[in-house]
Amino acid sequence: MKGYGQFCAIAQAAEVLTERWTPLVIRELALTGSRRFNDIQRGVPLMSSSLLSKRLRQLEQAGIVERRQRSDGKGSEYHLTPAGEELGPVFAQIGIWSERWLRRPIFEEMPDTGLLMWWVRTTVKTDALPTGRMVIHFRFRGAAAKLSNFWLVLPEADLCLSDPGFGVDITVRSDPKTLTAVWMGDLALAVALSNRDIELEGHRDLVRSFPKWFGLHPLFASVDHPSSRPRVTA
Amino acid sequence: MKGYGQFCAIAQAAEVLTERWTPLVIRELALTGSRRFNDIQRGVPLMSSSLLSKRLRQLEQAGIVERRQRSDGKGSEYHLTPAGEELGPVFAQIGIWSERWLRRPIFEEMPDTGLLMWWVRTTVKTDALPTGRMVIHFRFRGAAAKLSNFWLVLPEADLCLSDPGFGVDITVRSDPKTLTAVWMGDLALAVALSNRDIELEGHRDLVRSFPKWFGLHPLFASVDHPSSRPRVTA
DNA sequence: CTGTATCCGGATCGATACTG
DNA sequence: CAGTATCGATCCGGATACAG
Repeated sequence: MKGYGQFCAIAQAAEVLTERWTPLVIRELALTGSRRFNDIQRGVPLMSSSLLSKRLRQLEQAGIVERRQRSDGKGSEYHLTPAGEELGPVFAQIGIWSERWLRRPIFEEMPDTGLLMWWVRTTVKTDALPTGRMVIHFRFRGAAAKLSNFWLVLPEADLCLSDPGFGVDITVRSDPKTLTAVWMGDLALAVALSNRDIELEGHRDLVRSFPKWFGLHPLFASVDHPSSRPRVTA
Repeated sequence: MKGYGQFCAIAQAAEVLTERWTPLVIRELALTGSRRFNDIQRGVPLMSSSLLSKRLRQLEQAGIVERRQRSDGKGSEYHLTPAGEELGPVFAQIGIWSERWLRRPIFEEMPDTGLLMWWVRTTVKTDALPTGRMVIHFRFRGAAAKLSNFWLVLPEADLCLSDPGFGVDITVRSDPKTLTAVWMGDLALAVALSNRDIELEGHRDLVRSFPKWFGLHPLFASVDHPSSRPRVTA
């Protein structure tokens, strides 16, 4: 049997929204704002292309996603329909609930720095930086070689895996757990800096203003945790 | 691989909330208010006991459900923890979204009258009825024999599959689709009554006040549908 | 009544290879 | 680059039987 065989609205929503990976695909579309196939896939790197393709077709079928042929020839863009747009607040609420009650603090397993960078890319506050091009070099201690160095080029928000060659304005050095914990709000930035778990090197002004322009997770970092389940700030 | 391997709050919520049947179990606990194993199962009649048992243990493990030994000997009660309580609004929002954009009108497949009655049981407005015991007999045309007759005893809200023997105050006769459609808000009660798709027989006052005391779905029947997807009131 | 253990079939997913 | 086809292993869930 495929669905649930119930006329209840929640049951029918579950048939569409709860298949494997589907919630994360919707997150990419509704909360991160990705539109291209490969951009979506960067947000769900462990998902195979074939399954992503299938899920996008299913979401199209369900009236949540609309596929548009791109004008410049190859490939498509995946846009949310009005129904899909209204899923944004729904998934935000799920995330907030999870942040309050469920989410494991990141100190246990090594987080994926590629994923972290892919999201950080969108949360750096460009308008708190000097105008003009800016290159931020992130170095992760103890990560796999391919996941140790990232260059973020602003204001384009281009994320590179090799030095783009424009020169580096500031280097941020950390281990994967610490920077992820800070970005998710599990660890106070001031603590990480004073412990030298995050080290900054570059123009004096950029270093000093780091807390201003390095944005945390816009939705979850400020979520209020219940006193029975405080944030771990170890 | 079991989970999603991401530190994202939504991904971790999905690991817990989106396994098969789990959303419906949460609906029973958070929105319908069932506490006993068999009551929960009446809300998800196609789910096997063994799987329900397993899911309840998983939800306990996740900190959403708390199992309490009943004082009167046999069995347990399943209560929501504070985390579980806060899922109520989340699932209500999912249901409202689904009602607006997704839910198929019930006219296609034969709805389960047992399920309908199990929910109607809780939405009849007892305080709009005369005080004292009241027996409502529901008769469904064209349903399977075991799903054709129900007696609802108020104010206890006991649902019986055979005549409890107190006498019947009012009989409601309909086909499964019509009564379900009315209860879900897909079909106006006045229309169904004037078409004689719902027939009432009993005390004159009870018949006349039927629209007052027969409550519709408290959350979904009044949801506003977008003009691009109006309610079918056929 | 209130669940729980086990076992087997089949859907589903992940890997791989491949095309416009 | 942007997907799609195929195929086999895995895991999940449904049925059945059974225990407290």
